[in-house]
Amino acid sequence: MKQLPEKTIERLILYRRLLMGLNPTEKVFIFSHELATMTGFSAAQIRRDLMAIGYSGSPVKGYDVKRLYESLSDFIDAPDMQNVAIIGLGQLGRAIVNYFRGRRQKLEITAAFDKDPAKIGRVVNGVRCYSIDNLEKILREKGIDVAILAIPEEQAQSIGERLVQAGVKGVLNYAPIQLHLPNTIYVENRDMIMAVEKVAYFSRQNSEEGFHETLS
Amino acid sequence: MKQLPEKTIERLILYRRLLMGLNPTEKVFIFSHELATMTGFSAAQIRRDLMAIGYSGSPVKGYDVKRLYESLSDFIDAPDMQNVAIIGLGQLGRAIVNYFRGRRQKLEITAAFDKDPAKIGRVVNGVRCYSIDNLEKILREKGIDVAILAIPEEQAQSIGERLVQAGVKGVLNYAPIQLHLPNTIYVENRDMIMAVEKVAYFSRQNSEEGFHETLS
DNA sequence: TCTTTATTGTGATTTAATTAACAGCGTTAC
DNA sequence: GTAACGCTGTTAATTAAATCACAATAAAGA
Repeated sequence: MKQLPEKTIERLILYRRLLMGLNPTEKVFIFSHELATMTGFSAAQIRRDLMAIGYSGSPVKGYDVKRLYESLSDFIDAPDMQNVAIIGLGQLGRAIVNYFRGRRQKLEITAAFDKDPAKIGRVVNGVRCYSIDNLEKILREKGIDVAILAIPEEQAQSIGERLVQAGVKGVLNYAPIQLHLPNTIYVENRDMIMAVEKVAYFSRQNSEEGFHETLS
Repeated sequence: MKQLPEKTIERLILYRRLLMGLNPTEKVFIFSHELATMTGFSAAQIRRDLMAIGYSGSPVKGYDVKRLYESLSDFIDAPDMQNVAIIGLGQLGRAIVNYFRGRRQKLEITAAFDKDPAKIGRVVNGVRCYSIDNLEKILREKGIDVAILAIPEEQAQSIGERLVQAGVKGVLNYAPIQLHLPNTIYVENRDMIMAVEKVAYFSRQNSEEGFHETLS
């Protein structure tokens, strides 16, 4: 199958999250226009997206919620569990760990790293914390290929490079710097200040036709 | 001036952040291709973006760092201070407050809200915490029109509606639900789990030509 | 002064993403 | 049995975004 654009992936992930929130015994089928209302996208967009992953609904009944959920999961998730590391157990790191725990079948935060000796060796919010000195060793041992960076900007670039050395293939970066990593590594930047700036900017625009919700 | 697309705004905000990190005495001028290297966008893209805000550089020397910074700020920021509220002072809320403090000239978190009586009335990480019961009153008093939602999903929709009632025009939503607000309100969703899912997905794709960094 | 050089600014082009439109289908009602 | 309905799947059309390509430009050097 041809590589799908990033935006499509984002929408597919959102569809799944919305289906997760549905009670499958009382909502057995769902129409593209219902998903459209829930998401703010057009119904045509949704049909197109589902076509892209090869899922088919019934012309009259719509999409089977349970089966669609499974198709989306098959597409989005890895066949096996993917392990994730969190780098930095400050307030943000702990918030993420805490919130993430047990929310997804195929994704788990299985290691945390910090340089604070008080945290090392302990289990913080359900995740064992290791010394940043052992980063490469533990990542390889646990077969981790996704990392969340929740550390101050000064350390982000050098830690990022060490992650790549240790075989990490995707980085979710909350530090407010532009990481320079090989372009075979997928990097998603999530600077929270820039996010507020963006919202502040658009909060001042009186959009004529209204806004469409933007995702993640 | 015609309304610029969201993606352009994101890039402009990033340009400014990058310029902030430059020492203006040792880096007086900058070329579009230098910004291209720093951001991962094409030089043409950058020239187009700067054209969009009406900023002109010199064909030989490039862009004047200080003046470009000011032009970007004029464009991105409100003429006056914009006040921001944070709803929820759990780990995530405190992390955001802590990280945000004093980092921007024209944006400040000036009120926090929580329902925990232990926090109400106290100053947490430099921001005074109010009872969620007084939400509308305080927001209006302080002229707040941007809010960051950092509360559990169950409460997000109803609080979101109250924000709108109180005159908020932009919401940065960290709760993992799809807010249904009037489309005159700008909503930016930042579900952290969906972000990890996206990174995990692309970490498995062996992109042929490599990835381009994605922003916030 | 004139030439060379490396850049900007921007119309033209290409590529990507979204929307529109509708044929075909399964279900239901009669 | 068949007619009517309202949905999906998909092609075509449209719109939006990014890139290309190059004339115009200003500085520096001969």
